[in-house]
Amino acid sequence: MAASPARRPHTGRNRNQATRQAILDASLDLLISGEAAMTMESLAAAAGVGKQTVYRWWPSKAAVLAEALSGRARDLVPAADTGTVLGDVTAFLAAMFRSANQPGVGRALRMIMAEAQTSPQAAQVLRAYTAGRRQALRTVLERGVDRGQLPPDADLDLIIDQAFGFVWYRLLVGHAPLSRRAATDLAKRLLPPCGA
Amino acid sequence: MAASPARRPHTGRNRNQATRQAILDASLDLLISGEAAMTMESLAAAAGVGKQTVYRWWPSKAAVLAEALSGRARDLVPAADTGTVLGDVTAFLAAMFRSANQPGVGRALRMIMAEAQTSPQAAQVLRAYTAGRRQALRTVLERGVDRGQLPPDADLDLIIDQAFGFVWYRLLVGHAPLSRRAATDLAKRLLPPCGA
Amino acid sequence: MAASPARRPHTGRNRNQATRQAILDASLDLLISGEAAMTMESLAAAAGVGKQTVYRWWPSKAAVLAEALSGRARDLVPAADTGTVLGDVTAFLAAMFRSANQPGVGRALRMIMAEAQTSPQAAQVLRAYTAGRRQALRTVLERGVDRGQLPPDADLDLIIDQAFGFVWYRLLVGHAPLSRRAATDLAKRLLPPCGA
Amino acid sequence: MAASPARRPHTGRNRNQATRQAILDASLDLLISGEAAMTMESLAAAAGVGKQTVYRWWPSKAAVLAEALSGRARDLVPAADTGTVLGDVTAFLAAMFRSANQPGVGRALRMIMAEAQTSPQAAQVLRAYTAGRRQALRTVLERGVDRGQLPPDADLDLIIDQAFGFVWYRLLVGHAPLSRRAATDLAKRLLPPCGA
DNA sequence: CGATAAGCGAGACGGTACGTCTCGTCTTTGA
DNA sequence: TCAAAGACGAGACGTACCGTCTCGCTTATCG
Repeated sequence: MAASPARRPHTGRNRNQATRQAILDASLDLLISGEAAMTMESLAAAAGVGKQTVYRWWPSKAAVLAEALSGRARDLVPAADTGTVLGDVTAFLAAMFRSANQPGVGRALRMIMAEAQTSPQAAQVLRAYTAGRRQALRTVLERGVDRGQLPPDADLDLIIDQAFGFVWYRLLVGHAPLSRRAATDLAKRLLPPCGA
Repeated sequence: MAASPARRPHTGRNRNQATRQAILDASLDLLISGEAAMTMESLAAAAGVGKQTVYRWWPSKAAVLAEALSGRARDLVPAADTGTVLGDVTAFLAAMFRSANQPGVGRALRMIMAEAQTSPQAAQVLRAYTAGRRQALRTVLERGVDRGQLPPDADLDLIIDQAFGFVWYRLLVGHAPLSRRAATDLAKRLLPPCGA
Repeated sequence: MAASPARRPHTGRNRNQATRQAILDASLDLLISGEAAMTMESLAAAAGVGKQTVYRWWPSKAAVLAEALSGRARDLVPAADTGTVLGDVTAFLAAMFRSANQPGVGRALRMIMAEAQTSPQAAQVLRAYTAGRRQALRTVLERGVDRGQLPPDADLDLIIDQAFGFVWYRLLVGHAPLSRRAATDLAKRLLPPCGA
Repeated sequence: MAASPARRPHTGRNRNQATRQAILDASLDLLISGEAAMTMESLAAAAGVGKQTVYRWWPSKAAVLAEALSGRARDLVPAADTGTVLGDVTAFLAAMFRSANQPGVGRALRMIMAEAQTSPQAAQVLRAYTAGRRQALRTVLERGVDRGQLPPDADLDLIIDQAFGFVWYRLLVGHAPLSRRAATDLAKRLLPPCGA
C-alpha cells in the first residue's frame, strides 16, 4: 500500500483547530447578541483572528454561518422513529421549530438566506444545507411509504417543500411564531388524506 | 365644524410624480437587466435623479423595491372567481407563480427579502407587502367557507402560510421551479380533506 | 430722443427692506455665535426667509458677508485727523484691530477670505472690499504727504500692503493677537525713516 | 535600560511609501493643472488610490496640501548667507515670492489658508507650516543681530509678521503681483532704521 | 376694477463631495 | 507554512449644501 495521494508530506505550521473553533464560536456570539450585522471584519476582530484566517477556512460569510449552525443543528435532528409517519414528522417539525427559535440559530439562518440572494457562493452553501435538510425529511417520509402509511405515489417533493417553506416563511417574515402547536397542526396537514 | 388640524396647507414646490415614476421604472429596469446589484447610486443615476430625491420619496432601498413591485403585482392577482375554492386557489397560485417567474419581479422579491433580514425598515416594508398578499388569499378562502366548500373551522392561517411559504422557499433557494403543474398540485394539497 | 433704456417702469410687489435687513442680521448672529459654518441654508432658515430671497439680494455668500460686515465697519473707521501721520495711522490701525477683534467681524472677514479662494464672485467682493479699505488708508497717508510729514516719493502701496498684510496674517493664522500695542508699534515701523 | 514602551513591535503590511508619494504627486498635479478644485475624490482617483488610503495617511485635505507643498518649499529656501541682513532678507523674500508665484504652490497655499478658516485640523496644519516659515526668517534676522547689523532690541516678531503678512495678503487678494522688485523694496522697509 | 408682474416662504430637484464602512486581496513579521 | 495585523483599491452608504426651479400666496402698478 503506497501512500501516493499525499505526495508532499506537509511542511509548515499546522492549521490550528482552536483558531477555527474560535471563529465559529465568535460568529454565534455575534449572531446571538445581535447588536449589529455580522461583518467579516467584526467576526475576525471578535475571534481575535486575522481576516485572512477566516477566508482561509471558509470561502464566504455564509459558509461560516452554515458551519456554525450545522454544528448546532446536528444533534437536534436525530429523526427519531416513533412508529408512525405522523409521529415522526411531528417530531421532526417540532425539533426544527425549536432549533429555529433559538436566537442564534434563527438569525444565522436568516443571514445565510439573505447572503444567498446576492452572493453565488452563499447560494451554493444554502443549497447544500437545504438539500441535506430535505434529505433528512425525505428519509422520514420514505420510511412511512415502506410502512404503508403513505401511498407509494405520494409527491414527497411537494410535501417537503411545503414543510420547509412554512418554516422559512415564518422565520424570514416574522409575522407568526413557530410554536409547538403549529408543528403539530402542520404535520397533520402535510400527510394524507391530503391531496388524495 | 372646526378645521383646526390642518394648519399650514402646504408651501413649496410640489413633489413631481413623474420623477417618482422615473425612479420606479429605473428600479425595475435595473432589476430585470440584472447586470449588477441595484444600488441607490446606480438607481439614482439610471433615473437621472439626485440621490437625495430617492431618499425623499422612500426611506430605504427595500421600500423602493416593494413599491416598484407591488405596482406590477397588483394587476396580476385579480383573485378571479371560478366557482370553486379549488379553482380559485389554483388560479391564485398560478398567477403568483407566473409573476414570480418574471425575472424582474422574482429578483425584486428576493432582494426585498434579503434586505429585510438586516434592515428594520425593509422588514417593515416586507411585512406590509406580505400582509397584503396574505389578505388577498384569505379573501379567496373565506369565499370558499361561505360557499360551504371549506369547513368553517379550517385553519386559514396555516393554509396561507403553507402556500406562500412554498413559493418563497422555491424562489429563494431556487432548487425547483415554480411550474404551472406545481401550482395545480399544491392547490389540491392545501385544501381539504387535508388535515381533517 | 426716446427714453429707451428704462422701458417698462415697474410692476409687482416691492422688495422688502425689512427682509433684507433680517438676512444681514441673521448672518451676523450666525457668525458671532460661531457654532457652525454659515451656510446659505442655515442663513435663510435663521432669517426666516426662502433661499431664493437671499439670492435675489446678493449673488453669493461672500456678498452677504461683505455687506453685513461693512455695515459694522463703516462707523468704526472715520479716519480721524490727529495732526500727524503717525497719529492718524496709529488711530487707523487701532480702529481696524479693534474691529477685527470683534468675534463676528473677525469671523466674517475670515470666511470671506476663505470663500474668495474658491469662488470668483467672492474674490470680486473681497477685492472691492479691500480696495475700499486700502483707499481709506491711502487718504490718510496722502494727507501726510501734503503736510510734508511723508516724502513725496514714498511707496504708499508698499506701506499699505504691509499694514493690511499684517492684520490679515494675524487674523487668518491666529498665532498672535491684534493688540493695541501691536497697532502702535506697527504704525511706527510703517512710516519713515523706514526704507529711506 | 527598560524596553517597556514599545511592546508589540508591529505586524501587518507596511505602509507603502510609493503610495504616499503618488498621492502627493497627484495633489500637486491637480493643483498645477488648476482645472478644478482639488477634492479628496479627484485626488484619490488621480493617484489611483482608494479614498480610505488618503485618509489613512493624512487627516484632512489641508494636511495633504501642506505636506505636498512643504516638500517643494524646503529646497527653495536655503536661507543663504550673503554677508548682510539686507542681502539675506532680500534673498529670503525673493525666494519666497518666486515660490509663491509658481501656480501649484500659490494655489496650494491659498487652499490651505481657506480650509484653515473652517477646519480646525487645517488650522493646525497651517499653524505648524507658518511657524516653520517664521522660524526660518527669524534665524536669518538673528544672524543679523549677532553681526550687529540689527539692534538687539529689534522686535523680530513684528518684522516677521510684516514680511509674511505682505506675501499672504498679495497672494490671497491678488490685487498686486509678488514681483522681484517688491521683494527688494520690502526688504529695505523691514529693516532699520525703521521704527527706530 | 381686474390683469399683470414681481416678491416672498417653502421646499423639491439634479448635482457634487463628504467621511465612513465593508469587501476581498495582498504583504509583513513573528511563531 | 500559518497566523495576527493591517494596508490597499474599490465602491456603496446616507448626509450636507449648492444654486435653480416651481408652488401658492401676497402686494403693488398699470390699463
